[in-house]
Amino acid sequence: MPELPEVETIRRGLSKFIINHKLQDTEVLCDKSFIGQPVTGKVKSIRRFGKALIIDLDNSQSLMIHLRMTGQLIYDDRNNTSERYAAGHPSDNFTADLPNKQTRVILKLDTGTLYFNDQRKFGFIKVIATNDVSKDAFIKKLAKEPWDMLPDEFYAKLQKHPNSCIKATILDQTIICGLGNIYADEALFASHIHPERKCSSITKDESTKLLESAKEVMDKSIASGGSTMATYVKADGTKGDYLEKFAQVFRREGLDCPNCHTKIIKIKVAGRGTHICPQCQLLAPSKPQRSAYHLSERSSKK
DNA sequence: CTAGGATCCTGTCAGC
DNA sequence: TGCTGACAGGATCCTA
Repeated sequence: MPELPEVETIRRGLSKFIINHKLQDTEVLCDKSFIGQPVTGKVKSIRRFGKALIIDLDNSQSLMIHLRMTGQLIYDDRNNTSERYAAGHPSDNFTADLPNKQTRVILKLDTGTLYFNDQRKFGFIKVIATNDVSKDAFIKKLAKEPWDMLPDEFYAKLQKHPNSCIKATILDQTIICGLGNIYADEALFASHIHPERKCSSITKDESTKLLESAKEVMDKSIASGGSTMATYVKADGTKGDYLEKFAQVFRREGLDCPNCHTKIIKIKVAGRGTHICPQCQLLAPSKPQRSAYHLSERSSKK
């Protein structure tokens, strides 16, 4: 689940706690979640490549962490047992007793404990030589992030996939890096583009607007600490509130579009739940919305 | 090569 | 209450 803003939030928050502290021991509770042999060493830096987090140690080894859909990182400060830093997939784990059923890896540092929780086990921690991080198959394939991409470049990339629908294309990390299901929906809504439109139908102006919107929605989210809870947790922490504060369409089906007050609908695009305003995001100019249809047919059939 | 669908895994929720 | 199927903020693999 965590998309670029959430991972960036984790990177910033975790940096305050673990840089210059020593990773002393690793407990692997789920073999699938930890690739390679555990290492020890002092944390030198924490970097981010798209949705992947890299923790560099001073022994030229690094830990690559990908949270995928349900990963979380929760840091418990040993010196102050009531203090926690938690981010990733939002759940009660942030305040629950740890380790628990969903804890996959425990990283023990000299000043505290970093829990890697992951309900669905899609995420992982992988040991890589620091020098090889950029050669990692996943990292190597990543495209530029929206802030580094020029409008011309983005438009050219879209034209390379003329028959793909726009949403599937912007979710592809090798085309543009950082967007996930939330921010794809939000960016498409902000630029008034229907997610099922083929890339070949996207104009240069629309593509430029989409790129701008992607930056904007993610900037806002990072500024608010990611859409997930990411905070110092005492008895009851405050929640990261991107969805409540900024989401215009994501998980708002049945509610009014902030622009035109049409009811937001949920459809399926590229195998993913997708939220749109059927009025603001037209599939084709002045044509009835095939998709809204689509869904009612689908659900009444099954 | 592209585009779409199945798949990895666990948990939750709606509907019967 | 218990069962069943759908679905979930990601990415890869397989197929046509």
